[in-house]
Amino acid sequence: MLDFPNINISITDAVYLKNPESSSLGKRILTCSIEMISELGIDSFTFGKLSKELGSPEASIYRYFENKHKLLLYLTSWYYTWLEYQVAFATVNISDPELQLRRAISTLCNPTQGINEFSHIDKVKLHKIVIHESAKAYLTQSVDEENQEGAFTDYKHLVKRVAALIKQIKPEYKYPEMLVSTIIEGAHLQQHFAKHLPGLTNNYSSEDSINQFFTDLVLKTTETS
Amino acid sequence: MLDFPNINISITDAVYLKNPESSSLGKRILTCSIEMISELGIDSFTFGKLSKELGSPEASIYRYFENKHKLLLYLTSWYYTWLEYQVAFATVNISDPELQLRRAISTLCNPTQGINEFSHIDKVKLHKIVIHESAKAYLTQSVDEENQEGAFTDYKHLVKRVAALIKQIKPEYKYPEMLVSTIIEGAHLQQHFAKHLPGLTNNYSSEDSINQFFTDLVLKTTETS
DNA sequence: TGGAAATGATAGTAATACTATTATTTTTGC
DNA sequence: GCAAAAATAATAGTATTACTATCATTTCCA
Repeated sequence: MLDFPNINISITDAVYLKNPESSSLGKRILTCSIEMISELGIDSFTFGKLSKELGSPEASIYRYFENKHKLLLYLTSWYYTWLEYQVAFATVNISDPELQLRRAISTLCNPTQGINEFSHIDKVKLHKIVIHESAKAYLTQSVDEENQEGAFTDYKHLVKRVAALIKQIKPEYKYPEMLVSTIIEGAHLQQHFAKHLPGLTNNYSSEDSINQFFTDLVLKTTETS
Repeated sequence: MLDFPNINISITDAVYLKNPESSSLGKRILTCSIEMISELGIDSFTFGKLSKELGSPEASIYRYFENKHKLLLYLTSWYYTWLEYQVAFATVNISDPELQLRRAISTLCNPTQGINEFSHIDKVKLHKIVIHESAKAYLTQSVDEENQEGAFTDYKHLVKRVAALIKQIKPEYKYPEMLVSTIIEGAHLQQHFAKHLPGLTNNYSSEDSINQFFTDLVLKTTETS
């Protein structure tokens, strides 16, 4: 899968005060917070610790992000925008709708496969953050307000794109978006369970179990007999 | 669906310092925290606020639970134990394996249907807490430690019970536990999305969409052609 | 080279998540 | 009915967090 280091992803301004991509401190905040959150988890991560690591005062970070929750929203939005590109590249120029869908699911389950491009955003670490923390982006009291401001637009785009592939195969299917959000969140969940709560899943080592599971699930559900 | 007010649910001692069911303050802590967390969400809920509501000092609460995360683990464990009973009652004395599975899925999707029994644990409010907060019970840095202490045993039991119903129908299926945890978490997720992020799901009013979606998904996946 | 934008330096506040200690009340076994 | 034990209350204190405010300095670029 290809990366384009020169194409930069821009995120809805609903989640930041000042665009972190617009300055050098902003970019360092992104790089460093991805590093730290992937290590510490979002709960132990604080702007105080980040400021120490950056050697910049805490107040400077607050000029970019209202709080650490908004930073998490930024990072997950960035991830979903990037993931939509990955899905787009994986499915373009393929004529068989079922193969398109297979490739889309495979991308959702293993998004960082073959990624070795360097930029200030480390995709592998960001993926780790998304697995462990992204549910906390929408499981809050402020979800309605933030949704109204557009904080989840990028996630919705991704869901719509994959749902369109399902509708192509089975136009009468009633739950395409529900199925797609189940796959995306389910893939994160099962990766977490495989590592930490194996009793809740079925992990057959070295195989790509999660991809197989969801591919089977979706193809049987969308089968037109 | 029946309730047995006299049968009380006991939870692994991994999640509490002192059993809250063993004293009157303990029970009031449960009742009151369920009320407050379902209103405020776990993030805004604090032991300080709870202590004010109870009219008891904060230090007294700490004698029962190490911190609010352990209280959340207690509540989710309680819920999953209770839910396993609901599944057991819904499937007992039914000979058709497919109907057993249908009933189990229906229970997972609509667990509080027909519940109107009163006790110090409000199941409807607890269910609301589980939808919004249960993912935070295992999405932490401490998950391995807590798992080793037994904090997720009750959840695993529930998953194993429903997985057994799937194995009954399709013994060669490779992912029964994965499928069950996908349903349980997916049902919570879709209820949250239906209410707050409808663009990520398909909500057809008044119908039991989520139950239909998962029933269809599971039956097609476990179909033996 | 002057003015705007970005960053730094410093300080301060309210709330949170605890811990510790000692006093009082309630329960329970005998 | 009483003594010991268990439960609860009262009070106090600390480190950390999540901010906000203000003013000084540096960097950039037109």
